[in-house]
Amino acid sequence: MRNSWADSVENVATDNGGPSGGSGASASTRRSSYVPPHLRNKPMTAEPLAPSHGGPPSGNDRSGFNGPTSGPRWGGSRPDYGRQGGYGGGGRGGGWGREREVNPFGNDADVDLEQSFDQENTGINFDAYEDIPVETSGENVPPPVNTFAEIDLGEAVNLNIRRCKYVKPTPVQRYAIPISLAGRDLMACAQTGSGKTAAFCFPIISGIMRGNFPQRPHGSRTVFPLALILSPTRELSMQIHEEAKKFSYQTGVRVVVAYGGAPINQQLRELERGVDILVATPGRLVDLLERAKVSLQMIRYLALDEADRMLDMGFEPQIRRIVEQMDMPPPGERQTMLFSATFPKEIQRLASDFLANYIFLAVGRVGSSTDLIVQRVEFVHDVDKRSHLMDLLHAQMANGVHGKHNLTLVFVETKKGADALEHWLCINGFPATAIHGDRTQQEREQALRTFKRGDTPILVATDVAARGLDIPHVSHVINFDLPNDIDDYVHRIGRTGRAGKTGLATAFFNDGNLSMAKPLADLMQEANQDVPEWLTRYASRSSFGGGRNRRAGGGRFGGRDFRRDSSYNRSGGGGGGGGGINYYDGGNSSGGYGNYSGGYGPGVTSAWD
DNA sequence: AAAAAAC
Repeated sequence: MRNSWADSVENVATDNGGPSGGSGASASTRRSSYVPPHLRNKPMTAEPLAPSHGGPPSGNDRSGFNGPTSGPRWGGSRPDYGRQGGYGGGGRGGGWGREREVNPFGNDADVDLEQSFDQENTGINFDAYEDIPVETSGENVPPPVNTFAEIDLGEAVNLNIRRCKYVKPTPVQRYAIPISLAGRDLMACAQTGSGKTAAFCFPIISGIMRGNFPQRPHGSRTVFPLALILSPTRELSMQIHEEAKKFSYQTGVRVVVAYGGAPINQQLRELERGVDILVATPGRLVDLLERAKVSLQMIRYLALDEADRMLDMGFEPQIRRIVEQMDMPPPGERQTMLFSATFPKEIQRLASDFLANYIFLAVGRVGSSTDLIVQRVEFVHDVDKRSHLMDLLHAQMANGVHGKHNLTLVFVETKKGADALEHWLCINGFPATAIHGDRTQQEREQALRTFKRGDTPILVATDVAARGLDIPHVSHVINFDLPNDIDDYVHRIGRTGRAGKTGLATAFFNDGNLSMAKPLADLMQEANQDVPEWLTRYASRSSFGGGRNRRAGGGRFGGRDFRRDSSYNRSGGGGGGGGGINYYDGGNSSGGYGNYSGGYGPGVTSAWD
């Protein structure tokens, strides 16, 4: 059923073309008189804000710089949710509290909220989530939930969940949200696009809404976010920011993003208008910290996304600087969530240094190299790649599966190669654009925008776009140049088959990819894909099989909680207050892992194993 | 080897 490439693409076409929400009343007219549920039916009396838990005194930048209206930030009578004014009243509207919060859902946000959403509306194939294996370990792991209704996130967040049309929590959300709401640290092995962002955003937003935090210092231009989310690439930070804004709409929780390549002044202005959750790439954050524009002393929540990627990119010194050498509270005094696809020693060290008595969570892959993605490998010599690509694209157009909702993502190895291929596609009449690290941030964002909109339904990309980016409607990922690492391959093809939809991944293989023959063949085999006979021959012939590319074991789906290794030892040191390392003590795991041998060697385990 | 990320 899945043998035909055209069929696959066609399926994708129908799957992706789901109905898009209803039309209806303009939300803006409603919004002006809108009172969010968590403010309805509340007595006007103020529960006093608990005065300080030993944090810095005075001034809460949430309520602007007009002095301490420190009353309950969420139970007050103010229609602007406890905010007023803002720093430097010069800006339009004179401060955040008086500005209309941009509706991140578009115009129909409040439409149909009273209706129950059925799965057809979501476009998400939840059946794809049913069989995903999940394992947890650690002390007293909170039980998972099955529905959002079981989770007490507060009504404002619940409303946003419905606006997002989330019907039921994904596996990572089912486990991670209760863990996080219980105040526990978390080390999670899960992929972006499986609902990871919501999994760490919901508890953070909810916690900030409920929490009584000491007022934040003011009077300087330094801002004091309560939560920090770090991610490896600028685009990923932007994406997390956009999602977090949806989740926190009309909650009063303010999310700001900071990343390099963009003018810093605008980001500074955003920060000065108040920030509760800061989403950032490490480089720009270090810059902001050095300029004393941001202080981390009020951080209560820390989330590191794609942690292994950040280490790969050489961010460890900067991350350690941010987390350990600035003014951030130590483990135990903040809540930390670490997300990573793989668990080499470096990540384990990070976990033991950054987390306190954490719970380990491994969630099987959703859609990546599983049933939802049809993987094809074709033998194409380098010189033939362009014409072969053209054949694929022509075939797509002939099938009518080309355009707005059928985007094609083409991965190449080098930045120069990306530019060259983009140019070549364009002069051959294909609407293509390109994204890579040598383009300006403006160009990168523009490329992503026109791709998402379908104006340029072909995007040529380097690995900058390989991980985490959630672009709806990518129905075809083409590995024009195969990566040299099977994990990179898995991440790349994971750009399609998102949210339970099906996708197609085509790879061009030739003699330059010998080292990938075995891992690729193994991976495809595990995913029940058709492995071409010639590839099997290459795989069996290649003596390259060892090292970094050999995938550990078979049938394992997640990283292993290394605390179970009695061989693991570590002398105190780490971060104070947190109780340091806690060896696995029989939590509630179902077990079943093999021996972990650690490091970047053959024993590497990953979310995709 | 290449990619990413601060000015």
